[in-house]
Amino acid sequence: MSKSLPVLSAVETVACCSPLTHEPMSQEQADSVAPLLKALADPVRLRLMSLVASHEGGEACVCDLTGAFNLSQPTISHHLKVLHGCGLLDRDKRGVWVYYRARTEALANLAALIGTPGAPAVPA
Amino acid sequence: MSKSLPVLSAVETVACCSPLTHEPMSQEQADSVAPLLKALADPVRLRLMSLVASHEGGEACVCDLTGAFNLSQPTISHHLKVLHGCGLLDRDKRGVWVYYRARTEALANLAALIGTPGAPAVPA
DNA sequence: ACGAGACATCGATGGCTGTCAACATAGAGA
DNA sequence: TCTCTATGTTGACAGCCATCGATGTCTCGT
Repeated sequence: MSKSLPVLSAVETVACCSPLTHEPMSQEQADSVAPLLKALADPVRLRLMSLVASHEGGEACVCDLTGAFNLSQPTISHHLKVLHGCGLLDRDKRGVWVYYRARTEALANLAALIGTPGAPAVPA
Repeated sequence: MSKSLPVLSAVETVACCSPLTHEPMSQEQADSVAPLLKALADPVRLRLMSLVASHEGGEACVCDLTGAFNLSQPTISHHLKVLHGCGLLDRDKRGVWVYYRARTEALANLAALIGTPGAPAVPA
């Protein structure tokens, strides 16, 4: 019922952007990128992304994740929903369990936008 | 007053981290990275970073920045303070004007941690 | 059909944060 | 010195958000 999911999630809008050090970012661009960064700008969600991405098979079910935090299950569920909502995590329900998978290309796009790709941290 | 200078800003702590897709992030790691992302997770600050980084000479004074937003000067000053506070912007006062410069190596480190664009995920 | 387990949703709450107006500070010039 | 301009600081307020307990939904065994 009225589950109007956005055809273009925040993740896709980032893919076409040039790095922020290259040219001034438009307001619309910033408005679409900021939610992605905001989703990652939380220690719990950062660790969740890392746990899922580095988990065996590239995916992890909620029961694998809740144990790593001193947080209630609803809280973990909330954070996963945020990450899934902005396109950083894929969701797959299999039986009783729900498996989450990191969208590494989304992370790569975001990284490319933040840091100029190919530019080393230490200049010669 | 009581301007306790941070010996190690949030930026430096990121430089040594392996990408989040490679291995599970520790809580301390996440706690040190999250503030950096949080600083960038605002449309205004994103555009500020982009404006400064892409500005002629790699630096921009506040008067160059305030015009780009429909925000009061104290608000811009506040955002610049946030970006400077976490080590993403360098500050240089010359006469009446204050020039900000983007720390591109900090951005590169952050990008490498998020997505390692074009970098092999498996070390030797 | 019934109970148990896995996960999501809801409503409430305390803390954080983006914004502004007002004021403070500091340098340049008259 | 006095004034103007550029920038930072303060205090206040409204909106957002991370977290929890309680509850709902779905699926699998028995």
